[in-house]
Amino acid sequence: MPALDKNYKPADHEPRIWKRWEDSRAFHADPAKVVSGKAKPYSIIIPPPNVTGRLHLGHALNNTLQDILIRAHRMMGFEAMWMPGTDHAGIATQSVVEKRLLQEENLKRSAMGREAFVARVQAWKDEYEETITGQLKAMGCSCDFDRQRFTMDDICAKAVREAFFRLFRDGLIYRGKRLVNWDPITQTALADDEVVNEEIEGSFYYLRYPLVRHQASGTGHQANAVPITWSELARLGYPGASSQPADQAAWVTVATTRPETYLGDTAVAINPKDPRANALRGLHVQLPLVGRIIPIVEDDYVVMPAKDPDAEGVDAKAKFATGFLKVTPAHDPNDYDIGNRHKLAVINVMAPDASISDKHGWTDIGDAHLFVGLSREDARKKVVAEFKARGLLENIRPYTHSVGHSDRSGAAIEPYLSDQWYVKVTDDKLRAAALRAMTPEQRNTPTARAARSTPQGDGSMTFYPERYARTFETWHENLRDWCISRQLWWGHRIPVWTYIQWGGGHTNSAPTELTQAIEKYLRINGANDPRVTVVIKSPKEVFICAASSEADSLLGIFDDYVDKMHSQRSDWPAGSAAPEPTEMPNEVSRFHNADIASFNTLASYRRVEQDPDVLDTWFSSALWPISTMGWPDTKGNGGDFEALLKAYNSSNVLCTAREIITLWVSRMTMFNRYFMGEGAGHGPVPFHDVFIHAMIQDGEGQKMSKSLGNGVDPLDIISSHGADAMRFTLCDMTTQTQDVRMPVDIFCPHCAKSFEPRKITNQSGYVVAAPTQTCPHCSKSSVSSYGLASGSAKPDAKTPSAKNTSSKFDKGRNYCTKLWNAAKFTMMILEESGGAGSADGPSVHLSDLSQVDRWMIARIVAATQRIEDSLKNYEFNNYAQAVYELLWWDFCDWYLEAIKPTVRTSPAQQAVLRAALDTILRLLHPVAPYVTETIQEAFGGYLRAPVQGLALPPSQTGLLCSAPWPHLSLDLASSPALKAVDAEFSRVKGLVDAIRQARSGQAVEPRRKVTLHSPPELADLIRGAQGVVETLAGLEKVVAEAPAGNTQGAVVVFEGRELLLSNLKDAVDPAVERTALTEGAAKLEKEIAVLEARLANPGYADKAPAKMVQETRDTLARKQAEVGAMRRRLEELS
RNA sequence: GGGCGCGUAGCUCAACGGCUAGAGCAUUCGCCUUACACGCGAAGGGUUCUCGGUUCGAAUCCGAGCGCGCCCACCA
Repeated sequence: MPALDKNYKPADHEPRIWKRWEDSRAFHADPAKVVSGKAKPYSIIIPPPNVTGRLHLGHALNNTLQDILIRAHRMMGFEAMWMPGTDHAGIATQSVVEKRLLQEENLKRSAMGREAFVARVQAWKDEYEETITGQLKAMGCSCDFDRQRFTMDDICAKAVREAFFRLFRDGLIYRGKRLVNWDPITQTALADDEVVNEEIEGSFYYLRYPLVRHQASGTGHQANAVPITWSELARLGYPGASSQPADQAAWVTVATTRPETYLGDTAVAINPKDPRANALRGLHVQLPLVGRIIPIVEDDYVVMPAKDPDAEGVDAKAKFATGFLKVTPAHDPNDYDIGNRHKLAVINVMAPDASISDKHGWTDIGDAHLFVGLSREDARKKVVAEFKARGLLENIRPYTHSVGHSDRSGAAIEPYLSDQWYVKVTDDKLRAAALRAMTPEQRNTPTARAARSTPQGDGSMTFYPERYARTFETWHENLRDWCISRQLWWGHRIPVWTYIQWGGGHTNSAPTELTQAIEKYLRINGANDPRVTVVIKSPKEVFICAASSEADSLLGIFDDYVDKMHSQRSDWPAGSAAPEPTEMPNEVSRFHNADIASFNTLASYRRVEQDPDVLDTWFSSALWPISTMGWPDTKGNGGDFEALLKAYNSSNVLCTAREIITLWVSRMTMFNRYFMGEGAGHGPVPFHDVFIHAMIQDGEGQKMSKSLGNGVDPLDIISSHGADAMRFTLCDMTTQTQDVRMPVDIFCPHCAKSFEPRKITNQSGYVVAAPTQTCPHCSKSSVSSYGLASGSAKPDAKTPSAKNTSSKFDKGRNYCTKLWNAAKFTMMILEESGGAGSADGPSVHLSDLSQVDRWMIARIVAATQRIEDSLKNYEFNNYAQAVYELLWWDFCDWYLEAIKPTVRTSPAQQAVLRAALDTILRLLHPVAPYVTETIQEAFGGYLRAPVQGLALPPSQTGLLCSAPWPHLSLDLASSPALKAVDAEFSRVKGLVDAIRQARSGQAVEPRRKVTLHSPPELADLIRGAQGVVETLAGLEKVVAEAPAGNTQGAVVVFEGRELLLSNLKDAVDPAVERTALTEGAAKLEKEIAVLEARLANPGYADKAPAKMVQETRDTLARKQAEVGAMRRRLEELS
């Protein structure tokens, strides 16, 4: 039998144990067992970590919690499946790689070309996918690694393709306009996280727009504009108009930081509450030079000017506002929204390089030709000058505001109108389906509350903690359609092709005819999936989306042929003369021979390039619960895919952080219900429970982030403390709160001790560790990566790098060591008293056992129940607390100490000892899998008779990871005898504590055996403990009768009785006892006063529960008795 | 701007209307008691952020304020 080493060194065991788990295939789930009804399912789909970099402690927390749930349920007999994988994280990964290439190889994406660049990102992904998988394994995560997926692998790509096709076919994907963050230098669109805000010293320009009356229909004709004079405005009741020159043209003044965009203005907006709004209703303004006549619209988005701009607390905007807002829908996101609300024209006045242009949507140039071709900066100066020249520039005031800049080129971002793809998530089949998925108890809006009595929801999705249900709910109620196209190269390319009609055709009848033609072509050529959808884009253009990439290639063959024919014969296909059959590829000629009409229809279109954009990362993430299981391919993997979906969709729980409730949880819910419900939105929920855990912050309360460099690699913790210590501490930290702090220490590379880092404040004002650290233990220096932004170079390459750690993990490490020692000791005892032994003997019954044995079993029962409750409610800290107390406080501090004198001669006690450790190992295994499995290797060979009612069946594989969870019989779990022994033993512990305090107070040598003089009333208690009091309190003997007036002893007051300790030492100092008694009595008397006051309160006796009142009376009586005893002893001593 | 959370011992956190407000670490004292010094035994340490209210009873519920943090939106 292998003996345990003196100390537990995680690194000596973790790799070997992982290998044993892997070889046993214990983590591989068989969905067939579930489908056939042989086992109940339990599954978790991992939130796929981004392949942007290594995992940090936030991931460690997330995955530890999932592993605890999976391991516990696996032991409980569920067919447990944890689906692992990673996310391609479009924008984040692309920008990390792009930056790296630029820095290290001076390579630009645009110069490399799409294919070469994507290949480099792919290589990065391969590297980090491997790193991440390695980290998960080192943490002990029992994922089903055979099934590991990646959001861009073939299986997931197929799901993305199918999902896109179905939504497109069902009319839920449409083309819309959107303002993107445009970088005019690199001429690319940027994601929000690539935009950095910079404060710039700009100006507010106050421009006057002449008011006009617009006489005829149609816009933009100067002839239709009649100027309005101030006197006319005064007649309309415009405040202040009468103080202006009566016969001169009136104006309104807009305030703007971007005068050059006035060229694209299509309205002026005023707040409907503004006192001037009434008089202006129905009037227009005319843009100087351009001559465009635009309406004045009322919108409460407009900030009204402050009455007293210098007063404190006035909104910055109100200080500068005039109450008139120029509306430029094509060049400002808010204006775009206002434009939508008032159905305004959208006029883009810029080219992609941000110069003023009349080639991109602006046609009514009027007299504004002088601006065309200017850069936006020059245009601004010119506009201001022209307004000034016409007396229309009212003022310029300096204004500091933040403007988005490209973090690559540094150029100011230009909001740029572009065509994008949207998913119509506001459709009832999506949004409403997600809301219905919620368990009715957690719905909180008024309508939902009213519906609670007659629940209309058909789902059971439950959030833990409950408050996050509201986040989910309100997000959906304010939902807008989801823009899914991204101007990137790394991602799922949008499977839509534009087809242009040759010659003078018109696409009126295109959708049906063209759809049929393509489907025929595909069918004739044996495509597995000939489904295709055509949507009209413009009079001569259509979009087509085919359901498979196979279809794309087949269509490519046809298009190449058509293209070639067209270049040879310019009259074709318009003239519809027969093409040359000899040059036709097989695919084309088959089609030609079978259906010439359809052939001609398809040949009258020319395919242009595939949409260059890729899908938003969250599109593939939203499919993760089904794409990982092979959807839509139910036949694949030998039918395994079908079984997987059947067995594990819905999964049991999603564990994640709250920041992605909206981005991810919502979309998974919508998609799962849509695609698994045949497009009606009635499919199953993706998961039954959603558990939202805390975010880990550093010691300063800052979120751990890559850019701040304060993320901690779990492998660092594993090397300083071990995987189990990390897991235990993370589990112990997981309360229902939303943030937890993790003060970071430096782990010295020289002496392997840790210390608090010296900290500095960096340029951004964050408190981070200083780059160079000196170890207080060995005085050597090291370089800390903590606080170093990702990608930054080490300040000093020669000095060794320190790892990061945290003293918080000491608790977990100490706990694992404690378990190790307790196991070592248990095995030593078993070895010395019968060795391996056998489990065949008759069961040990409660009635066969001593008090402390029965008490140990009572603790096991209580802990098991507490742990099971904690798991059900995702209260991980309670789980950790329960195993901590069971092992340390109950098993080690009391039980092991108590049985030392008797266990070697009592087979019944050995049986309890063995069962207790076995139970602890099983209960703890999900939290600390490595150390428990390591102990099991040695401990598994020791057997003793079973304990009646506590079932601990052996593991089929011999591995603890597949051992059954401890099972308590009903008799044992609700045994009155166990409940009683818990109370009895509490009294024993109380007595031992009291004696220990007295000993410590008198500074009695720890090893000295003393004599206890006990009054007859306590004889039963001491006898009932069967020697445990003597063992634990260090007593030589217990004698009846307390000799009165013995000043060479010390009195112990317990339950209102006086006990005396004698034979303490040679000379006892009565003053010590006197002080202790005096202080103790004073404290008790204070407590007595509180209790008496409570009882004296007439409301208390009347309204509080009778049981509680009685308890108060009992406590009071006991305390009074104790004080009495103390006073009597004090008198003896004086 | 919207939403959410937090403020309890020196530090990190429990306690979710009712025992003397607890634990781990840190501190002090005594012990290398043959499982464990990553340990054992004992001790000190709290105006539960402030003010008001509800209640027989408030760290806990309600209101107001102060401070801190997170998420989302936005910044003419």
